[in-house]
Amino acid sequence: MLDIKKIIGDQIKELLHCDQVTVEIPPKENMGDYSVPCFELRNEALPNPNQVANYIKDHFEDPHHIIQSVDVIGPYANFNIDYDVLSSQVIQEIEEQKETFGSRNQGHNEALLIEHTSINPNAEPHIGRCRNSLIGDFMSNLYHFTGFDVERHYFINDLGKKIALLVIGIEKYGLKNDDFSSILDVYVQISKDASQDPALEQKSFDYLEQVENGNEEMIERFKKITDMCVAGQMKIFDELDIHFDIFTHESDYVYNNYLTNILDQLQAKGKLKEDELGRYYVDLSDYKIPTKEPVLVLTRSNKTSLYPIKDIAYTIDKINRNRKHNFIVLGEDQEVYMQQISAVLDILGYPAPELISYSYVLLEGEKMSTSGGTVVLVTDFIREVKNTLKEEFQKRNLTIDDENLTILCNACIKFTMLNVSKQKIVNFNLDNATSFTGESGIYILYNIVRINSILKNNPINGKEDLQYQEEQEKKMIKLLSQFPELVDELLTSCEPAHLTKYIFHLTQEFSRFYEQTNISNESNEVLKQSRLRLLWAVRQVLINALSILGIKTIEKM
RNA sequence: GUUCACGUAGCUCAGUAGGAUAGAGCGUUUCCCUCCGAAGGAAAAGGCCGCAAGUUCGAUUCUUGUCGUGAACACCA
Repeated sequence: MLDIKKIIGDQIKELLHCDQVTVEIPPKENMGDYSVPCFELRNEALPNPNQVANYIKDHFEDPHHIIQSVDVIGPYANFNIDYDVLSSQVIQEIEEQKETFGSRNQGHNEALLIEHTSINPNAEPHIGRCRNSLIGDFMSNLYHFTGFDVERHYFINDLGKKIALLVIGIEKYGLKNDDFSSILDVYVQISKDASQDPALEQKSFDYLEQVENGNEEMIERFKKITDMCVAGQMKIFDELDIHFDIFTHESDYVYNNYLTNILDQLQAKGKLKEDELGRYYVDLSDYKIPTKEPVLVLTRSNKTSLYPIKDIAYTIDKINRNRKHNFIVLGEDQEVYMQQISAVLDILGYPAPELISYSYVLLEGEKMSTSGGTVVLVTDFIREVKNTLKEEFQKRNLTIDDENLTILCNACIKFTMLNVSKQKIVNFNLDNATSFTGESGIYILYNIVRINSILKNNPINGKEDLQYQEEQEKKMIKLLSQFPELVDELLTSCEPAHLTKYIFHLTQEFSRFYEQTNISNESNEVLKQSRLRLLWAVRQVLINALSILGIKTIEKM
């Protein structure tokens, strides 16, 4: 695919012997398709930006013949595309490349490792935590789409204090059913007990110590319970169509001298210290980390391991597995922690994974927390969305099967959640999130269904000349031509909202076109075929873009 | 207190490697049901881009300050 911005930029660089040219999309349609502001291009011969613009107009030549003409408006040189050339090129390219259109195979099939989600086993995913999964899945899909060989990792924190408490809770209260929610009920109960009774906390430390000392029976109890929890979590992620390739247990690192090796290495570097309570910590005073004390504590007083040291062991494992493309998705609350981990890795001679960070999800202005009751669980949210969808279908006397209902529901959740920039806080409002009008997943899928219907009743035959005269057609073609650039940009910005906005924009242009222009009823066969092929291309690009968001489409509603 | 992020229409949010008259969706008002059905389209109203200085031909965008919101900062993970 031709990169039009690059073509224009390169030509002007050559023409004016400069090395920096800004090519942008002008604010209004009557200003052309692409535009170059000429202020910065002034030189001794052409001291006035308007003169520069005129010089460009008079001397610009495009070897690809995709630029039809150049207009000058004040200090701007505006470029008009030859849509006959562009449209046939874009449509043909989409027809040839199909589900790979948009990819420039940036990954060259290289392996890429990404860790995301990794929720504590004792917690059910809520909308806040879920943002990690959605962004992680988006990035994974993006890397896969652009030709990386992606491996999705999930770290199971099966050895924390909370898990120990859960083990104690099940010992105390038993388990009515083997399902996830019964386990969570027990956890809530035992947490309450623990806040009243300090002996329970001490007991949890004892249990952890037993595990780390290799008590087989205790190890087995921990493992059995956490595995049940993870199974419960994965059931929810399956529903969201989010999957993982490799699961690693925190406990895997306490048995085989992993942790003592790390302590020894830090000792050898002179960075391991022990405080008056007997805890081991790393001295990070050589690094600029905004914590009150420049330390990272690795063990409790009884020398059992804290999470960071196990995370370091795990991360080293990941780095050894893939040093070149190694990513982790974490909330902004973990940024300083990540700096600490990176510093320790640096001391040990390892690079840190690349951080993809995102902000919180607030529920009506409050942080979601399981204990505070300010939480929307993914399961509840899914149920809510599905109920609303069912009602809408009933109103129209339509039916929908479970499979399609799940696809629509996921489209709704994913589009809403990914439509906000990563670093921005999401103010989650259940009513807004379950609304299906305007910028929503339903709007997109609905329009694809319309395209399906037209294409089903009007076969595309032959590959005769394409002819586009309508403004709406040109808008869609231009957007289609920009998709590969956008995907490339996503690799650096990691910004899902750029993609959701593109998808919405393209869909909206189609919807206007659909309203204004005859397709099935067009009597001119060339125009009709051109339009059908355009719709086919629009649908293909929408499907490709949605697949990066992790959204599937449905045939009909 | 220190560090980081964010303040754009009534609400939810795009945009900005500095550029021409700042864009969507929801809500409000008014029109329009022909290919999947209004879960849609057209139009109108709605903005000192938090505030103040600075950098420059030009700042919503960069810098500094300030106010507001959120987050992190030693035996949680």
